[in-house]
Amino acid sequence: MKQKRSTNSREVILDAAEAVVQGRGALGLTLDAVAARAGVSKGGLLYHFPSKDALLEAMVARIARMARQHFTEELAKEPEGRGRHAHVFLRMLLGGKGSFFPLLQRMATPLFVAIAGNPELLAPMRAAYGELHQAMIQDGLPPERAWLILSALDGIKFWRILQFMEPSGLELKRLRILLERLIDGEEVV
Amino acid sequence: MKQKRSTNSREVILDAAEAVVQGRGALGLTLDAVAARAGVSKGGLLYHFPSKDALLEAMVARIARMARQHFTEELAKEPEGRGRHAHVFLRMLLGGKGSFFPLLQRMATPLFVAIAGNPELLAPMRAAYGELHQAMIQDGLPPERAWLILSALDGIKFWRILQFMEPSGLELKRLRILLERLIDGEEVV
DNA sequence: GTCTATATCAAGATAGAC
DNA sequence: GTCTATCTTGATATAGAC
Repeated sequence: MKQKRSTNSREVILDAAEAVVQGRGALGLTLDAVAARAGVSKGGLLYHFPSKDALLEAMVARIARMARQHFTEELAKEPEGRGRHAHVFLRMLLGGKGSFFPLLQRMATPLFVAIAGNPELLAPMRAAYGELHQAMIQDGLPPERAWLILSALDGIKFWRILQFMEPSGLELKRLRILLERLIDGEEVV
Repeated sequence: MKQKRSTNSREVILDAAEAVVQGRGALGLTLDAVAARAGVSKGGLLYHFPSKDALLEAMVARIARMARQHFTEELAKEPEGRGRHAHVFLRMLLGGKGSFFPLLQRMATPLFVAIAGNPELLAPMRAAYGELHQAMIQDGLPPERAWLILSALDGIKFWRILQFMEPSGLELKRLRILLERLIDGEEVV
């Protein structure tokens, strides 16, 4: 909201930065590459983002904002009741027609670059996660189950980001059912 | 086993590389820094590892080997029975006196650097994980539970690596009990 | 087997024109 | 607000002496 006219250029540059990072990997995210992709000169880029760190920060911030908005929208569709937040989060990551996966892939590598360069850029995300855990507990979920849901879904998220493991569709479906039982069930043997 | 005498120098350099990466972060892992820390010249370093990529590969390989050895040793202590591999893996990551955490921290950042630069370096780890999942299933664990255990423990592992979230000791203890029930229990409500 | 010296290159950043 | 030109730095890598 700080900018008025220049917002457009900023968005164009951020789009370009995401495209670069997705195409060339974390190490390929250079000011030169971003400027070329955005169709501006390096000087022009540095007018909008005075340093690479500033660019990274803006990338993380924009992605975090989008993820939050997506979550809020999904939450509005979810009926009241125990495990509400957990169900939404579960659907976002394992849901069939979940439109979240493209967003996830967009956020992946920038986050890694951010981590490598300046871990403090993660602070906003950390805060959001803390809030989510709290909300899950206030939904009526026992804390350790909330941690289990969060950690399992984050594990799968990281696997995808790193292209490390990818359970089959059937296995994911069964895992989802298991997690849903953990959210809704009263007792675990 | 390829080297005889020079093994020692290689180990010294790898130790130095780990120290550098731990002290200065992923971006601080430079040949200059490693050489200085190891007490050799850059030329000397490049004699043993002809490129930075070669150095990274050796770092990942050594860490993977250590983790594997640790797991094997722990497995030997574990009594036969259902969920054997799962219990060992659980203890490695959440166990009280688990000596695995220092090892985990040692492997964290190098892995990230490797991922950023050349994701293919992860291949050996991917293979090891696939084997672990198979072993868990052959232990008698339903596949979706095996995935749940693996993903949850990996999620927590990543949280730690990224210093993203850290549940309290009590919460971890309860989570561990919950996971143990999932390993041993017959049914989940 | 290890060192010094140096080549090469690309990146982030600045200054000032337009 | 954007561009060109340039500076500075630091990184990978090579060649050849010891």
